[in-house]
Amino acid sequence: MVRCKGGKNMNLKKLMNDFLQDYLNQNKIKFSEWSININNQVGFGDYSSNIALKLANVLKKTPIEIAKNIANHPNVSENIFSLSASKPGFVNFHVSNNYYLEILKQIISESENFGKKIKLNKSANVEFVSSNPTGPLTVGHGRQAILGDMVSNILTWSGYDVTREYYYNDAGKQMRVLAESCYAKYAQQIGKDVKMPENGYVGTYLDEIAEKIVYKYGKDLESDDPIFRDLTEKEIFSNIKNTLDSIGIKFDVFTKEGTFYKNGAIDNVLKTLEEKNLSYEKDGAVWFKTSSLDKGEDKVLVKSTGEPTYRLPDIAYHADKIDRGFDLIVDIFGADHIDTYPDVILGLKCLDKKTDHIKVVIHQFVTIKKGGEVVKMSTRKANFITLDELKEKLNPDIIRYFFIMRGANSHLDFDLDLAKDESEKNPVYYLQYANARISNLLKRYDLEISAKNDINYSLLKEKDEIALAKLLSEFPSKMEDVLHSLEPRKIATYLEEVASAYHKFYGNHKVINPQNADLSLARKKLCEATKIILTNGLSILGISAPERM
RNA sequence: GCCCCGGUAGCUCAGCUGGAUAGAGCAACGGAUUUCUAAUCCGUAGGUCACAGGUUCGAAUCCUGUCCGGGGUACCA
Repeated sequence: MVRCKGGKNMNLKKLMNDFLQDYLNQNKIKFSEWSININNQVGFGDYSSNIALKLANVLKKTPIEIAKNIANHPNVSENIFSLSASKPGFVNFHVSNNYYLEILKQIISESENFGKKIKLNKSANVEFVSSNPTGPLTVGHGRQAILGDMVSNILTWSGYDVTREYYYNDAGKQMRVLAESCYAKYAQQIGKDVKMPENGYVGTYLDEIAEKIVYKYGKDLESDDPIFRDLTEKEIFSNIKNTLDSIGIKFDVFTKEGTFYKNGAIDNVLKTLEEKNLSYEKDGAVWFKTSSLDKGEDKVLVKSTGEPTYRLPDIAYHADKIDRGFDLIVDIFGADHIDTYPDVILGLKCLDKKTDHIKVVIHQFVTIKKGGEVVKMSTRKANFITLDELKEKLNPDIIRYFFIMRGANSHLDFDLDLAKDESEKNPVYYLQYANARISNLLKRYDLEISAKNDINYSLLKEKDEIALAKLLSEFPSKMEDVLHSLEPRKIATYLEEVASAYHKFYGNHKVINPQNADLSLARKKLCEATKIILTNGLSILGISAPERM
């Protein structure tokens, strides 16, 4: 069982469930098909359950009749919530203000640990970006990088020991073409007429590398000199690392595809599949008998050229990750993997590997608009907008927020021309502003109020105050949801609600009032708790929480 | 061909493990500033939740079909 700091809020739901269960027990009813939902609209209590609506069929009574019965059932938690029934048959829970104010104390005492799970002794591996070093990172990779980083943060927050992993192909055809392209650029620079290879890389970043090679190694290199491959990979990879570093993303492990050729893992996969009669040769290629496993058409594992397709090394790589013993394996993939990752999972199953603990997060692509036109991005054709270019225009907080403003499953339209304009309307400022306001207020408070009283939380009874406290109390259960969905956007949405509730409270009520030091203190504590939640949430998103703006 | 995603206010999108009156930002209009930071707040206006069936006490949410838009994919990864 997971122990959770800030768990009182989860106890709230448990108490409500216990109450309903007690009603069922007392009336000797066996039933478990109910839910308890939070109410955002006012008028029907803080939470409500559909239990009476669901029971109507079973008990052959009207829902409202059952709901009224339940609401009149003896309530051992009456100091925490009271009950009512409403049409057509909801059971409503009205939580006492006191409960929320208790949570405020807890937030303040636990501070940066509020809502955080203590160490679980569980490990997770998050693989993301995994872009081959054939060119600079584009805004498309940016989405994946930010998403993966935030997912990692969410897991860390939830008690996992997280390994961030970058996997790349240093051995395949693309790298060979890249080296040939680099040689062609090199040759052109020293006046030789060498054609670009078919489907070669034409980006200007290669010109710079070729130039460097001329400068460092002279003009006499042959086309097959390993320097073209090695230096290109090294240069581009170091560029990639710098870019990631500049938006605050670091990896723990870099794994090269070549490893699995060298250590025989790929041969072993092929051997095992062959032994199990799950592969065969046709037209000079090796095929994976996916059709016999009821998964569509057979897929190629090794091309007739002798080179494996993406699937084969990826199966070997995932088998390796599984063997490393992680409790959770997360793959962040772009939409281009939608078709292929099921083959990889299937391959792993064929190797008798456990796969239940693999979670795949697929995100849709970023489409770029340049001069009003949608641009199809291709690294090879040098038709892209780099993450570095983006960074020149926008600060990292904005970039991070921009990429998670849409759910992973939605396409993200990116209009570079408008990026800066839009950034000024970016909600991230709204959150940061709330935090800066609080910071300033806390400073002022110490200057203007010197009285040292005991804190009397029960002075907080205004609607805006309770609404804010209630929202703050929901943070731990919100993080539970997020752990399940691995969708950072939900944190952002929650924080926007918190900021909004705070701005509203701030606008309607004066915190610092020397004439009423007791109330001032209670309100100050509410501000402190809000700041803690905002700071904690923003830290999971990797976004700064400036003290002043 | 096969697969994935989307269609909700003028625009950009939340809400989708079914719940009560569908929300927010931007844009528009009106108001609040000798301010604890106006990067804010309050108010007005704005809707056939693409369409049609189905499931049920109840559907934006689930199922089926259709239409429209975006994307992926075939021995590139």
